[in-house]
Amino acid sequence: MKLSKKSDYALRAMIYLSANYQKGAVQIKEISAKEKIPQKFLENILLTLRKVGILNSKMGLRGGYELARSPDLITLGQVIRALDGAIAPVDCVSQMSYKPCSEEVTCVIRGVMMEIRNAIADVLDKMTFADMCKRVVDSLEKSEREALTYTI
Amino acid sequence: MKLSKKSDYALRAMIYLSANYQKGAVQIKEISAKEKIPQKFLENILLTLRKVGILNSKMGLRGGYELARSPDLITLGQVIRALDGAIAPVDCVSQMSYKPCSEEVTCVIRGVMMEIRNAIADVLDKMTFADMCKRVVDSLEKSEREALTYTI
DNA sequence: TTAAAAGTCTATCAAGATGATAGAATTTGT
DNA sequence: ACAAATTCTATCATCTTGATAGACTTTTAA
Repeated sequence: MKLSKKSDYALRAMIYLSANYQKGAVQIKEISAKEKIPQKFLENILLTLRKVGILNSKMGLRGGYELARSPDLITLGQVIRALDGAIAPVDCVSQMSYKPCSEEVTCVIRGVMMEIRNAIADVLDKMTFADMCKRVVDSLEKSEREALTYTI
Repeated sequence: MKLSKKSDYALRAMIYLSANYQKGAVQIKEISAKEKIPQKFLENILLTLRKVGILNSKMGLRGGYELARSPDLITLGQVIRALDGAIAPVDCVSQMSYKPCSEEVTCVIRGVMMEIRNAIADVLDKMTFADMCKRVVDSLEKSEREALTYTI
Protein backbone atom coordinates (compact mmCIF):
# COMPACT_ATOMS: atom_id res chain seq x y z
CA MET A 1 0.00 0.00 0.00
CA LYS A 2 2.99 2.20 -0.63
CA LEU A 3 3.44 5.00 -3.13
CA SER A 4 6.88 4.52 -4.65
CA LYS A 5 9.46 7.26 -4.66
CA LYS A 6 9.25 7.10 -8.42
CA SER A 7 5.56 7.94 -8.47
CA ASP A 8 6.01 10.56 -5.80
CA TYR A 9 8.69 12.29 -7.88
CA ALA A 10 6.56 11.88 -10.98
CA LEU A 11 3.60 13.60 -9.35
CA ARG A 12 5.77 16.52 -8.24
CA ALA A 13 7.32 16.88 -11.67
CA MET A 14 3.89 16.71 -13.28
CA ILE A 15 2.54 19.42 -11.00
CA TYR A 16 5.53 21.56 -11.89
CA LEU A 17 4.99 20.98 -15.61
CA SER A 18 1.26 21.69 -15.23
CA ALA A 19 1.97 25.00 -13.54
CA ASN A 20 4.24 25.86 -16.48
CA TYR A 21 1.92 24.51 -19.14
CA GLN A 22 1.79 27.61 -21.34
CA LYS A 23 5.51 28.34 -21.12
CA GLY A 24 6.73 25.67 -23.53
CA ALA A 25 9.38 23.05 -22.91
CA VAL A 26 10.90 22.91 -19.43
CA GLN A 27 14.32 21.40 -18.90
CA ILE A 28 14.97 18.41 -16.69
CA LYS A 29 17.66 20.34 -14.88
CA GLU A 30 15.18 23.01 -13.83
CA ILE A 31 12.58 20.55 -12.52
CA SER A 32 15.26 18.54 -10.81
CA ALA A 33 16.60 21.63 -9.04
CA LYS A 34 13.27 23.13 -8.02
CA GLU A 35 11.69 19.89 -6.85
CA LYS A 36 14.89 18.39 -5.46
CA ILE A 37 14.76 15.22 -7.48
CA PRO A 38 17.99 13.40 -8.53
CA GLN A 39 18.42 14.47 -12.14
CA LYS A 40 19.28 11.09 -13.62
CA PHE A 41 16.41 9.44 -11.81
CA LEU A 42 14.06 12.11 -13.09
CA GLU A 43 15.28 11.44 -16.63
CA ASN A 44 14.04 7.86 -16.41
CA ILE A 45 10.71 8.96 -14.99
CA LEU A 46 10.03 11.59 -17.63
CA LEU A 47 11.11 9.19 -20.35
CA THR A 48 8.54 6.69 -19.14
CA LEU A 49 5.85 9.36 -19.09
CA ARG A 50 6.77 10.35 -22.64
CA LYS A 51 6.54 6.77 -23.84
CA VAL A 52 2.97 6.44 -22.59
CA GLY A 53 2.04 9.71 -24.24
CA ILE A 54 1.59 11.90 -21.19
CA LEU A 55 4.55 14.13 -22.03
CA ASN A 56 6.11 15.47 -25.19
CA SER A 57 9.80 16.17 -25.44
CA LYS A 58 11.96 18.38 -27.60
CA MET A 59 15.54 17.34 -28.06
CA GLY A 60 18.57 19.52 -28.49
CA LEU A 61 19.42 22.98 -27.33
CA ARG A 62 16.44 24.71 -25.65
CA GLY A 63 14.72 21.35 -25.59
CA GLY A 64 12.85 19.92 -22.64
CA TYR A 65 9.56 18.36 -21.62
CA GLU A 66 6.01 19.59 -21.69
CA LEU A 67 2.55 18.12 -21.14
CA ALA A 68 1.17 16.34 -24.17
CA ARG A 69 -2.29 17.71 -23.37
CA SER A 70 -4.00 20.14 -21.04
CA PRO A 71 -3.59 19.50 -17.28
CA ASP A 72 -7.32 18.94 -16.84
CA LEU A 73 -7.08 15.94 -19.16
CA ILE A 74 -4.37 14.15 -17.18
CA THR A 75 -5.25 12.32 -13.98
CA LEU A 76 -3.04 11.18 -11.12
CA GLY A 77 -4.16 7.64 -11.89
CA GLN A 78 -2.66 7.76 -15.37
CA VAL A 79 0.71 8.84 -14.02
CA ILE A 80 0.85 6.39 -11.13
CA ARG A 81 -0.18 3.49 -13.36
CA ALA A 82 2.57 4.39 -15.84
CA LEU A 83 5.22 4.15 -13.14
CA ASP A 84 4.00 1.76 -10.46
CA GLY A 85 1.71 -0.36 -12.55
CA ALA A 86 -1.66 -1.52 -11.30
CA ILE A 87 -3.42 0.32 -8.52
CA ALA A 88 -5.32 -2.72 -7.30
CA PRO A 89 -4.03 -4.43 -4.14
CA VAL A 90 -4.31 -7.86 -5.78
CA ASP A 91 -4.20 -8.83 -9.44
CA CYS A 92 -7.54 -10.60 -9.43
CA VAL A 93 -9.30 -7.24 -9.04
CA SER A 94 -7.04 -5.26 -11.33
CA GLN A 95 -8.22 -3.65 -14.55
CA MET A 96 -4.76 -3.23 -15.98
CA SER A 97 -3.04 -6.47 -14.96
CA TYR A 98 -5.90 -8.83 -14.23
CA LYS A 99 -5.02 -12.41 -13.39
CA PRO A 100 -7.69 -14.80 -12.17
CA CYS A 101 -7.12 -16.41 -8.79
CA SER A 102 -8.00 -20.05 -8.33
CA GLU A 103 -11.15 -19.71 -6.26
CA GLU A 104 -12.37 -16.50 -7.73
CA VAL A 105 -16.07 -17.18 -7.62
CA THR A 106 -16.34 -17.70 -3.90
CA CYS A 107 -13.30 -15.80 -2.69
CA VAL A 108 -14.45 -13.25 -0.13
CA ILE A 109 -11.09 -11.54 0.15
CA ARG A 110 -11.46 -10.65 -3.48
CA GLY A 111 -14.68 -8.84 -2.69
CA VAL A 112 -13.05 -6.63 -0.11
CA MET A 113 -10.03 -5.95 -2.30
CA MET A 114 -12.36 -4.90 -5.09
CA GLU A 115 -13.95 -2.35 -2.77
CA ILE A 116 -10.53 -0.98 -1.94
CA ARG A 117 -9.41 -0.86 -5.53
CA ASN A 118 -12.53 1.06 -6.44
CA ALA A 119 -12.07 3.47 -3.57
CA ILE A 120 -8.50 4.23 -4.61
CA ALA A 121 -9.34 4.47 -8.31
CA ASP A 122 -12.20 6.79 -7.43
CA VAL A 123 -9.75 9.30 -5.99
CA LEU A 124 -6.89 8.89 -8.46
CA ASP A 125 -8.91 8.74 -11.67
CA LYS A 126 -11.00 11.80 -10.84
CA MET A 127 -8.17 14.03 -9.69
CA THR A 128 -6.51 15.93 -12.55
CA PHE A 129 -3.36 18.00 -12.51
CA ALA A 130 -5.47 21.07 -13.09
CA ASP A 131 -7.14 20.23 -9.76
CA MET A 132 -3.73 19.84 -8.17
CA CYS A 133 -2.58 23.24 -9.41
CA LYS A 134 -5.73 24.81 -8.03
CA ARG A 135 -5.02 23.19 -4.69
CA VAL A 136 -1.50 24.58 -4.69
CA VAL A 137 -2.84 28.08 -5.26
CA ASP A 138 -5.51 27.67 -2.58
CA SER A 139 -2.98 26.35 -0.14
CA LEU A 140 -0.58 29.21 -0.78
CA GLU A 141 -3.34 31.79 -0.41
CA LYS A 142 -4.39 30.22 2.82
CA SER A 143 -0.92 30.24 4.34
CA GLU A 144 -0.49 33.87 3.26
CA ARG A 145 -3.77 34.80 4.91
CA GLU A 146 -2.62 33.11 8.05
CA ALA A 147 0.75 34.82 7.98
CA LEU A 148 -1.11 38.11 7.67
CA THR A 149 -3.26 37.34 10.67
CA TYR A 150 -0.21 36.84 12.80
CA THR A 151 1.36 40.05 11.51
CA ILE A 152 -1.65 42.14 12.55
CA MET B 1 -0.52 -0.56 -3.46
CA LYS B 2 0.04 -4.27 -3.14
CA LEU B 3 -1.31 -6.69 -0.56
CA SER B 4 1.63 -8.89 0.45
CA LYS B 5 1.43 -12.66 0.26
CA LYS B 6 1.92 -12.60 4.00
CA SER B 7 -1.22 -10.55 4.60
CA ASP B 8 -3.15 -12.55 2.06
CA TYR B 9 -2.27 -15.80 3.86
CA ALA B 10 -3.02 -14.15 7.18
CA LEU B 11 -6.49 -13.14 6.09
CA ARG B 12 -7.26 -16.66 4.86
CA ALA B 13 -5.98 -18.21 8.08
CA MET B 14 -7.98 -15.73 10.13
CA ILE B 15 -11.16 -16.52 8.22
CA TYR B 16 -10.52 -20.20 8.84
CA LEU B 17 -9.97 -19.59 12.56
CA SER B 18 -13.07 -17.42 12.73
CA ALA B 19 -15.19 -20.13 11.17
CA ASN B 20 -13.86 -22.50 13.84
CA TYR B 21 -14.11 -20.05 16.69
CA GLN B 22 -16.12 -22.22 19.09
CA LYS B 23 -14.11 -25.37 18.45
CA GLY B 24 -11.04 -24.51 20.48
CA ALA B 25 -7.43 -24.54 19.33
CA VAL B 26 -6.78 -25.36 15.68
CA GLN B 27 -3.44 -26.73 14.61
CA ILE B 28 -1.18 -24.99 12.12
CA LYS B 29 -0.96 -28.18 10.10
CA GLU B 30 -4.71 -28.21 9.56
CA ILE B 31 -4.89 -24.57 8.45
CA SER B 32 -1.86 -25.01 6.26
CA ALA B 33 -3.40 -28.03 4.53
CA LYS B 34 -6.90 -26.63 4.07
CA GLU B 35 -5.81 -23.19 2.93
CA LYS B 36 -2.75 -24.37 1.02
CA ILE B 37 -0.26 -22.16 2.83
CA PRO B 38 3.38 -23.26 3.30
CA GLN B 39 3.39 -24.49 6.89
CA LYS B 40 6.59 -22.87 8.03
CA PHE B 41 5.58 -19.57 6.52
CA LEU B 42 2.25 -19.78 8.27
CA GLU B 43 4.04 -20.37 11.57
CA ASN B 44 5.72 -16.98 11.28
CA ILE B 45 2.47 -15.29 10.40
CA LEU B 46 0.47 -16.77 13.26
CA LEU B 47 3.29 -16.02 15.66
CA THR B 48 3.16 -12.38 14.65
CA LEU B 49 -0.60 -12.31 15.14
CA ARG B 50 -0.18 -13.84 18.57
CA LYS B 51 2.40 -11.26 19.58
CA VAL B 52 0.02 -8.41 18.80
CA GLY B 53 -2.73 -10.10 20.78
CA ILE B 54 -5.04 -11.12 17.95
CA LEU B 55 -4.48 -14.85 18.51
CA ASN B 56 -3.93 -17.05 21.52
CA SER B 57 -1.86 -20.18 21.31
CA LYS B 58 -1.64 -23.36 23.32
CA MET B 59 1.64 -25.21 23.22
CA GLY B 60 2.23 -28.89 23.39
CA LEU B 61 0.03 -31.82 22.45
CA ARG B 62 -3.44 -30.78 21.29
CA GLY B 63 -2.16 -27.25 21.16
CA GLY B 64 -2.87 -24.81 18.40
CA TYR B 65 -4.15 -21.34 17.69
CA GLU B 66 -7.44 -19.66 18.33
CA LEU B 67 -8.82 -16.15 18.15
CA ALA B 68 -8.08 -14.08 21.23
CA ARG B 69 -11.56 -12.52 20.99
CA SER B 70 -14.79 -12.85 19.08
CA PRO B 71 -14.58 -12.52 15.27
CA ASP B 72 -16.79 -9.45 15.31
CA LEU B 73 -14.16 -7.65 17.36
CA ILE B 74 -11.29 -8.24 14.94
CA THR B 75 -11.02 -6.18 11.78
CA LEU B 76 -9.09 -6.82 8.58
CA GLY B 77 -7.23 -3.59 9.28
CA GLN B 78 -5.80 -4.92 12.51
CA VAL B 79 -4.46 -8.02 10.79
CA ILE B 80 -3.01 -6.26 7.77
CA ARG B 81 -1.33 -3.62 9.92
CA ALA B 82 0.25 -6.34 12.06
CA LEU B 83 1.88 -7.93 9.02
CA ASP B 84 2.38 -5.25 6.38
CA GLY B 85 2.62 -2.24 8.64
CA ALA B 86 0.95 1.05 7.81
CA ILE B 87 -1.94 1.15 5.41
CA ALA B 88 -1.23 4.71 4.30
CA PRO B 89 0.43 5.17 0.90
CA VAL B 90 2.92 7.65 2.35
CA ASP B 91 4.18 8.04 5.91
CA CYS B 92 3.16 11.66 6.26
CA VAL B 93 -0.51 10.61 6.32
CA SER B 94 -0.06 7.48 8.38
CA GLN B 95 -1.59 7.01 11.82
CA MET B 96 0.68 4.17 12.78
CA SER B 97 4.02 5.26 11.34
CA TYR B 98 3.66 8.98 10.88
CA LYS B 99 6.70 10.89 9.72
CA PRO B 100 6.41 14.52 8.75
CA CYS B 101 7.52 15.45 5.24
CA SER B 102 9.44 18.64 4.71
CA GLU B 103 6.77 20.78 3.11
CA GLU B 104 3.83 19.32 4.93
CA VAL B 105 1.75 22.46 5.30
CA THR B 106 1.44 23.21 1.61
CA CYS B 107 2.02 19.77 0.12
CA VAL B 108 -0.93 18.97 -2.11
CA ILE B 109 0.10 15.40 -2.76
CA ARG B 110 -0.29 14.84 0.93
CA GLY B 111 -3.91 15.92 0.70
CA VAL B 112 -4.72 13.36 -1.97
CA MET B 113 -2.84 10.61 -0.17
CA MET B 114 -4.81 11.39 2.97
CA GLU B 115 -8.03 10.88 1.01
CA ILE B 116 -6.79 7.53 -0.19
CA ARG B 117 -5.61 6.44 3.22
CA ASN B 118 -9.01 7.28 4.66
CA ALA B 119 -10.82 5.44 1.90
CA ILE B 120 -8.76 2.30 2.49
CA ALA B 121 -9.01 2.52 6.27
CA ASP B 122 -12.74 3.01 5.91
CA VAL B 123 -13.06 -0.41 4.31
CA LEU B 124 -10.47 -2.31 6.35
CA ASP B 125 -11.30 -0.94 9.77
CA LYS B 126 -15.02 -1.54 9.43
CA MET B 127 -14.85 -5.04 8.04
CA THR B 128 -14.67 -7.70 10.76
CA PHE B 129 -13.99 -11.40 10.42
CA ALA B 130 -17.55 -12.05 11.46
CA ASP B 131 -18.56 -10.12 8.34
CA MET B 132 -16.16 -12.19 6.30
CA CYS B 133 -17.64 -15.45 7.59
CA LYS B 134 -21.09 -14.21 6.74
CA ARG B 135 -19.90 -13.42 3.24
CA VAL B 136 -18.47 -16.90 2.85
CA VAL B 137 -21.82 -18.43 3.81
CA ASP B 138 -23.73 -16.10 1.49
CA SER B 139 -21.37 -16.87 -1.34
CA LEU B 140 -21.68 -20.62 -0.82
CA GLU B 141 -25.46 -20.46 -0.66
CA LYS B 142 -25.51 -18.46 -3.83
CA SER B 143 -23.34 -20.88 -5.76
CA GLU B 144 -25.46 -23.79 -4.49
CA ARG B 145 -28.61 -22.06 -5.64
CA GLU B 146 -27.06 -21.55 -9.02
CA ALA B 147 -25.90 -25.17 -9.25
CA LEU B 148 -29.47 -26.20 -8.44
CA THR B 149 -30.84 -24.03 -11.19
CA TYR B 150 -28.66 -25.78 -13.72
CA THR B 151 -29.66 -29.22 -12.37
CA ILE B 152 -33.35 -28.53 -12.85
C1' DT C 1 29.79 24.00 -39.61
C1' DT C 2 30.48 23.00 -35.23
C1' DA C 3 30.25 22.86 -30.36
C1' DA C 4 27.31 22.99 -26.57
C1' DA C 5 23.07 21.68 -24.64
C1' DA C 6 19.60 18.77 -24.35
C1' DG C 7 17.09 14.29 -24.41
C1' DT C 8 17.69 8.80 -25.30
C1' DC C 9 18.99 4.42 -24.13
C1' DT C 10 21.10 0.56 -21.84
C1' DA C 11 23.55 -1.29 -18.19
C1' DT C 12 24.71 -1.69 -13.62
C1' DC C 13 24.58 -1.49 -8.53
C1' DA C 14 23.54 -1.44 -3.55
C1' DA C 15 20.14 -1.94 -0.23
C1' DG C 16 15.96 -3.50 1.33
C1' DA C 17 11.69 -6.19 1.09
C1' DT C 18 9.55 -10.52 0.16
C1' DG C 19 8.58 -15.30 0.25
C1' DA C 20 10.20 -19.29 2.01
C1' DT C 21 12.86 -22.92 4.61
C1' DA C 22 15.66 -25.24 8.47
C1' DG C 23 16.48 -26.75 12.78
C1' DA C 24 16.96 -26.60 17.62
C1' DA C 25 14.39 -25.44 21.91
C1' DT C 26 10.37 -25.55 24.70
C1' DT C 27 5.92 -26.99 26.36
C1' DT C 28 2.20 -30.21 27.37
C1' DG C 29 -0.92 -34.34 27.58
C1' DT C 30 -0.88 -39.13 28.36
C1' DA D 1 9.45 -40.61 29.28
C1' DC D 2 7.70 -39.67 24.87
C1' DA D 3 5.29 -37.80 21.15
C1' DA D 4 3.11 -33.89 19.30
C1' DA D 5 2.71 -29.39 19.14
C1' DT D 6 4.22 -24.38 19.27
C1' DT D 7 8.35 -21.10 19.72
C1' DC D 8 12.27 -18.86 18.32
C1' DT D 9 16.19 -17.57 15.67
C1' DA D 10 18.73 -17.78 11.67
C1' DT D 11 19.33 -18.10 6.98
C1' DC D 12 18.50 -17.80 2.00
C1' DA D 13 17.34 -16.75 -2.79
C1' DT D 14 14.89 -13.68 -5.52
C1' DC D 15 12.71 -9.49 -6.70
C1' DT D 16 11.94 -4.62 -6.30
C1' DT D 17 13.43 -0.07 -5.51
C1' DG D 18 16.11 3.93 -5.77
C1' DA D 19 19.92 5.58 -7.84
C1' DT D 20 24.03 6.25 -10.87
C1' DA D 21 27.10 5.99 -15.09
C1' DG D 22 28.23 6.58 -19.59
C1' DA D 23 27.89 6.40 -24.41
C1' DC D 24 24.86 8.04 -28.07
C1' DT D 25 21.72 11.11 -30.80
C1' DT D 26 19.42 15.27 -31.93
C1' DT D 27 18.89 20.14 -32.20
C1' DT D 28 20.12 24.80 -32.64
C1' DA D 29 22.60 29.15 -31.76
C1' DA D 30 26.61 31.36 -33.00
